[in-house]
Amino acid sequence: MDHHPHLQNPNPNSTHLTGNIDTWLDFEVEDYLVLDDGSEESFSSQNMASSDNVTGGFESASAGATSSNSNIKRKNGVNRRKPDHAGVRVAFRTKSELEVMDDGFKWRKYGKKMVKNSPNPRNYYKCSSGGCNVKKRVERDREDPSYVITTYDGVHNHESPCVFYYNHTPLMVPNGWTLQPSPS
DNA sequence: CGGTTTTGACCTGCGC
DNA sequence: GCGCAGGTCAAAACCG
Repeated sequence: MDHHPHLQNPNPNSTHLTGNIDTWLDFEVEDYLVLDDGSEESFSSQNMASSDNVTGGFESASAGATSSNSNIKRKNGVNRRKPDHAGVRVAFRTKSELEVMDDGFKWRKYGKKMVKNSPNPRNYYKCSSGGCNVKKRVERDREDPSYVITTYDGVHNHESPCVFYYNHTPLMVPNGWTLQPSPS
């Protein structure tokens, strides 16, 4: 559970990803954030909007909307608020015309919400792979609609179909990005 | 026909 | 305690 096929980018500089693969679209990773469990990620769009050089401008403070970890049951007995999310939360902003970027995983949309700080709706996705509890939020930057803010919540407990492809095509990984195939 | 998307309702946490 | 905002559920609609 230490290694997961998530992307890591040690280089805070803007990384330009060009579509070397069919599954990757042309977009620029303007900002990113990787936080381990315990750390609350807050993709403060307000703060981001107030600074142009958002590179490294992410706030690590707790988000006001972040819910505590507690077992809560719904009226029908369904558990809500898992005691702990999958562990890692990754947020990054990309310049893309398309809101949904194909990262190799299969996502199923389960919600859409209008958020206060943004005129654009926020979309909620779950990994459609069985047993995988990873979620992802996608919303457009309120200041720059050309940017898409994507937040991954959790870690896949399976490999992406693309990881297999990556192993045979290192060119897939842009400079500065590291792919960590799951040992499982 | 099975999987996905849409969409409104529901639930919870937080601030006042 | 109340209202608001965010997150999730689930039924219906949609699509390949």
